[in-house]
Amino acid sequence: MTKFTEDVLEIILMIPRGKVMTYGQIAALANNPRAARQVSRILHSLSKKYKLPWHRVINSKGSISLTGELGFIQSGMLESEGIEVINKKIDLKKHLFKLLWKMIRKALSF
DNA sequence: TGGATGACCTTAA
DNA sequence: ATTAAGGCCATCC
Repeated sequence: MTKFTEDVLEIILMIPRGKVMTYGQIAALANNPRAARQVSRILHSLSKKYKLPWHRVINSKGSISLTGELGFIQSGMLESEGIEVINKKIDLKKHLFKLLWKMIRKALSF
């Protein structure tokens, strides 16, 4: 497990109910701006094991990247948290987890 | 047009 | 056979 993976896990776990983050943001916070893809990989492969709030991670376009049934499930989970999901789209203006980056850096100590 | 982004795909242990 | 890490390029603003 690398520092990067650990950080990604930590960050995802920090996302509060009713908020969402994007792959790119998470990757950037983990000091790896080009690793958005890895974030997605981590999500689909470690969600169950680490009980991650995977449904709170979406793409930067503000929509759900998942296709088919899984995507539908994610929509439902987000809506149950009070997030408006209009046709697989989410209003980032309202729900993006714009938290204090300093706070995260402090938590991750870098 | 150009820059950012990505529930992947391949390689390594 | 499994599980983890990382990257480059087609796609979408």
